[in-house]
Amino acid sequence: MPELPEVETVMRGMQIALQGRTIVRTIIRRHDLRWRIPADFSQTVTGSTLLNFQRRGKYILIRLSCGQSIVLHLGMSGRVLLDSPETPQPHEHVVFETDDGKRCAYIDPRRFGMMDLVPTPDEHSYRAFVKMGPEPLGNSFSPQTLLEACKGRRTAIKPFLLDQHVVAGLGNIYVCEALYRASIAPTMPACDLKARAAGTLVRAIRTVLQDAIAAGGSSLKDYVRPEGGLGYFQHAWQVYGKHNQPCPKCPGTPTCAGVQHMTQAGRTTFFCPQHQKNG
DNA sequence: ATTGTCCCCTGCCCGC
DNA sequence: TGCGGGCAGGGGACAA
Repeated sequence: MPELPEVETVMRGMQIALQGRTIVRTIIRRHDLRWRIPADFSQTVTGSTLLNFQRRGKYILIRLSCGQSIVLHLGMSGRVLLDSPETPQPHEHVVFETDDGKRCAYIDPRRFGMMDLVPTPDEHSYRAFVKMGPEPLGNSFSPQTLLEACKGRRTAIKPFLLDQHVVAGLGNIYVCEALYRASIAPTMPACDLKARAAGTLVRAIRTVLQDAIAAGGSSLKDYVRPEGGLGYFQHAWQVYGKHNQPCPKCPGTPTCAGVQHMTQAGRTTFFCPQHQKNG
């Protein structure tokens, strides 16, 4: 579920419902997520007020009045459910009960997600953030910085963009969509990116992410937004999951065989070979 | 240093 | 209808 737009949607939902609230009780049903939740997690956060929320890449940071920040990553299947019912949901590993009598649940069938603590002043030195690339919607991500990152990198541009050290928050869906929109072949070596194409690519990444955020993210399978509604950006996908369907940019082009797929670095890439070219 | 492979875990969908 | 295989939004640990 969670690439940047989904994480942003989850963060905003939590912010609206939880900012200023105090945690009165914390239930941890399983500590063994991607990494173990710290043993003192419950004791540390209970009694704290949730001061503010921020997203960094695919992580959510929750600043607490006790001086610690919760670091939350949704992995592949993590969900946050606000107004969670009394009856435990399947795979509901953590529940925060707040002073307004509501319950906020973390649900994660595959347990690839994580929940950790870091002292708020030390957030910037948290392992995951130290070498993380720029925010794609921020000023520090530009054609120039992207070209700089591409220098000497022979790996294909698609797996390259999945590397969180290059740019933060992109995942398999939005990389496929951005490369398609920019008409760049996923197999093109990163170091072959030209200035003009870098500009197009940066614009494509920004617009696809912004459009997805505006749509509340993409809903796959049982993913719902924290407040229970569905994101609907999956209806705007042009290539992801569209194997053998017509390429929207090549209507009636006889040479266009439609959307193809292949595997790169163990992940499926969807693309239109007719439309997406090197350089 | 860069790059590719494997693995963590559960659920779902497909083909037989 | 039932079962096994493959695949899924991520990313870290290794090996080459």
